[in-house]
Amino acid sequence: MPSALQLPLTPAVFFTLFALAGGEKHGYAIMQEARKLSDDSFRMGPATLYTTVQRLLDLDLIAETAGAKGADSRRRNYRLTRSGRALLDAELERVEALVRKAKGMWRPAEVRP
Amino acid sequence: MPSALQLPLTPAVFFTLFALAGGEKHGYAIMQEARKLSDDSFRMGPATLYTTVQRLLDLDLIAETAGAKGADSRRRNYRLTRSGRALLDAELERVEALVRKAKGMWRPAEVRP
DNA sequence: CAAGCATGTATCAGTTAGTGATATATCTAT
DNA sequence: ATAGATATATCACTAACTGATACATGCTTG
Repeated sequence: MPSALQLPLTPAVFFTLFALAGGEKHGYAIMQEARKLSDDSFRMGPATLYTTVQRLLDLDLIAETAGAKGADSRRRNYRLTRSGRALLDAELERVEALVRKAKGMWRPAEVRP
Repeated sequence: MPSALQLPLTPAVFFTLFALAGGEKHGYAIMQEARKLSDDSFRMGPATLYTTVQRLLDLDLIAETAGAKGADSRRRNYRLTRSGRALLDAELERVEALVRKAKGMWRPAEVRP
């Protein structure tokens, strides 16, 4: 298996994992969900999406599933693996800590004379 | 002036701005502060730092200052500009919103049966 | 003061990840 | 059956980061 990803995650990786945190999805749905989760500010094209998905599969951060019955036969469905979820959680904690640090740094300073 | 940066910021840009939010600094000090702010997880080498600084200068997100008296004459000091500060704030708000969204998504689900 | 190490800026060649464009297949609705 | 949306795939290109290295200046100490 290729070497593990390190934090911070790239936007494409982050939003792919984040999109799948809401439940298993196929590629095209990941694109749409990523866009929605970012309030329409991050748009992933097919090239970025599919190369990212391939990389995450290789790293065992996501896995392909059987897919829902009756679904579009073209679809390939993906879900987060345990380590994919752990990586996403770690990234969220990382940015949360940064936000906290930032607030501690200059909110008080703004109030002071 | 070159076209503006868009969110999300790259780690190098983010930590450079973040480091300068704590007060004006010279290049080498930005490297050290970035490392410290990231709890030693993000390390910026000279190549990344100086190309990033140059880019941010071109974009008017940081500016060179006179520098403190008596300081090492090699040093070139930088500070955040108003728009640099605004960009950093925007990025912090963006990630804060994502963290909030993530918590709303699956903290409740984990509690439920 | 001179030797040696730390500080500080600079640049190069190489890699990685992301991008816009395009191709192609399949589905849905009429 | 045709049209348009859905869905996956791949190409050539670019932007940004990286490791390595170079080199000048400053600081300390014998």
